Amino acid sequence: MQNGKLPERATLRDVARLAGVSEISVSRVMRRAPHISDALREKVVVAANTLGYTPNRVAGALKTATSNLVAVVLPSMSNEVFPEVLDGIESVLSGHGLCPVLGITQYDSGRELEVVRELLSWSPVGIILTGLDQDAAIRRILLHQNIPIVQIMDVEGTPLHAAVGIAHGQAARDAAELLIERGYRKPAYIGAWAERPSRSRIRRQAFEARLAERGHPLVTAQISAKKSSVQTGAEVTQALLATHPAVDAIFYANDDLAIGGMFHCMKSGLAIPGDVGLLGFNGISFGQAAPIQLATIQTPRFEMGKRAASLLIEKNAAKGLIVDLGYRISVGSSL
Amino acid sequence: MQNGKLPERATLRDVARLAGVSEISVSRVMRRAPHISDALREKVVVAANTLGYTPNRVAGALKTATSNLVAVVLPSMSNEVFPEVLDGIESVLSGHGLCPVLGITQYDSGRELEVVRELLSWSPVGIILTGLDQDAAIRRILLHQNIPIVQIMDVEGTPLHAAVGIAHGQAARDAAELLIERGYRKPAYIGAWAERPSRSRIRRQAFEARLAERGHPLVTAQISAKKSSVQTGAEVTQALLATHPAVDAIFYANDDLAIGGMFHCMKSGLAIPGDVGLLGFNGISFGQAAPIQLATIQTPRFEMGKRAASLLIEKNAAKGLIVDLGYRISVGSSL
DNA sequence: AGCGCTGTTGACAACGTTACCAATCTTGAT
DNA sequence: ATCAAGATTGGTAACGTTGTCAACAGCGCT
Repeated sequence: MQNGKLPERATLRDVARLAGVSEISVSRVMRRAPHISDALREKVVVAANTLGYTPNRVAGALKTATSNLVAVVLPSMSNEVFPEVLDGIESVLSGHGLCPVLGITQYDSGRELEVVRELLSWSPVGIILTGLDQDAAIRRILLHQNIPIVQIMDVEGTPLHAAVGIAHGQAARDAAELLIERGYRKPAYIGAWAERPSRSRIRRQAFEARLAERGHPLVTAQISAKKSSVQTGAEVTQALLATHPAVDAIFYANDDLAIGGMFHCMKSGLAIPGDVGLLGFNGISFGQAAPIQLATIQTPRFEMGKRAASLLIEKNAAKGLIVDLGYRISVGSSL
Repeated sequence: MQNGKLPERATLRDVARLAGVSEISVSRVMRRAPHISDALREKVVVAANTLGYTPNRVAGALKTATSNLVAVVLPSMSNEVFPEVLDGIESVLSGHGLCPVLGITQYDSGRELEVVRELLSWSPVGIILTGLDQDAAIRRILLHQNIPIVQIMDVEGTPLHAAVGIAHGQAARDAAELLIERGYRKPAYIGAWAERPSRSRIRRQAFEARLAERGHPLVTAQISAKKSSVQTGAEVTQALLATHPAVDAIFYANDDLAIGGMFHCMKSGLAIPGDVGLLGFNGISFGQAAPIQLATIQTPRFEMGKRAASLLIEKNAAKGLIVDLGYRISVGSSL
């Protein structure tokens, strides 16, 4: 597959020697700098190809003190939300020759610190983080770097530089209003994974507070310790309805759980929305295409990634900006 | 947010001066090298903290000619498959202090070449690519680097170094056998996105070939130009059943499409599997939790990422190894 | 011929770090 | 007290690239 002695990776010097030109000329050809004669370019290109030369951006980045890397810190890759955000980020970055370097925190702020350190050590041109609630230690480090910082998901708080997201508390209050408006009087809430994403806790609390204000307090909130999944949603819904048969509507922390709830109802012959109304959060495609279209709060996840990356690139915009992308309540047919 | 004059990022030299020690000592403390007195360490840590020093790995990588970056080239982030693979990759890398640098090709081999160039220029310690069918130009460049290469998803072919995946052709032949065994005689196939992922084309062809061998040839294959989604699955299924009412079973390119088919049948009152049997591919959680459990071919996506990353790390193993992780046929209740 | 252009090429130093070697200081055994 | 072995610290030179400046050719003009 490969002969025993692996050839060292070719450098600018190797190419220069083979082409019979100076190193700097090779560098210029590689970077498509102006003022290069066709003859020189040709010689260099041939030499580079025969050696299989790949520029060493590590050296280049050291010299120029810039890179084409963007640090992206996400809490998880195992639900639909963050891959979509990342997709949005990547779609913009790739158009500008930038590469995302990824760090996953698993919702652990200790790991987040490590990950941020790690990523910053690569001199990224900017960093995208999730949420507004980083530890003081992380904030300190971030502000010592000289790069734009964009925090995504949330806008209810104070960003380090810029923030792109939605108002989760407001969304949850709207959810409460919607249920009451539709005549529901015994609302419940279902969450999962011990509310690891702090934004889901904020939503639950805002939901609960508004319901209380409107005189129809939350009947029960069941927060599973398991990770969010359709399966978990089905299980928790079953348990909740068994212990609280009076419940007439359930607001879920996300659509995965809500669809699980829907599947449970379908299996056990409960009418949606006749027996129980279901309201999800996020607006994933499964919910919208389901036989009973799931009522949900649509969040612009791909767009969020795109805007975050765009803000990072127009560096001037990256200071003190808060971009609230808003959400769209889709009433569906499950309410 | 930041005073007008941004402070330059602190270097080893700054820390050394402030701490009153040599640069190399600071370097050693930062790298937790052995033979450092507590007194020295203390001085350095204090100085580093007051300056908010972050090591510059770009310089370190240049000197040591190694990095902690792993190039990961994926075709897409917009279905469930690749985020899960990436999750698996990341779970292993993070345990070894390595960071994934991401490139998305959008199934475009021109972009793949660019992306590979880009990523390789950062001197990653290894590279993970999708599929075994890279262009000759890409293969040439890859083999000129001196790093382990792991190709994921597919094992039916010749890897550059190592491959981790499943046998797609075999899986599709098994699917054909399953349908016939269960008594289906008018099988159809539904795909999407113009079969951009070449693996889905391989599956269709193998499926078709085996059906023909068994004397029950494919009735029709409908390949939508749209991206795979539940919605697309529903639409194409409707169209297919309208024009080919005799079809008694459908094999889908993936579970998203299959669930769309399931939803369509539920809405339009078709019995599953009475009127039509459905067979998906991948085994995503929605299908397994659905009211009618989707029959599917379970693929180990997370595991694939894990194994790929592991192979990369144990460099000696990365030459010429083919790891077939296999699949599991889950008959569900949709057949 | 001499002048100032523009276009093209090269020499050299530097980016921030670490490998290598040398220097110094301890420690404990003789 | 002396010496060897080890622990701890520092000086210097790279890693591969690019910014800066300088050099030189060819051109048209006076």
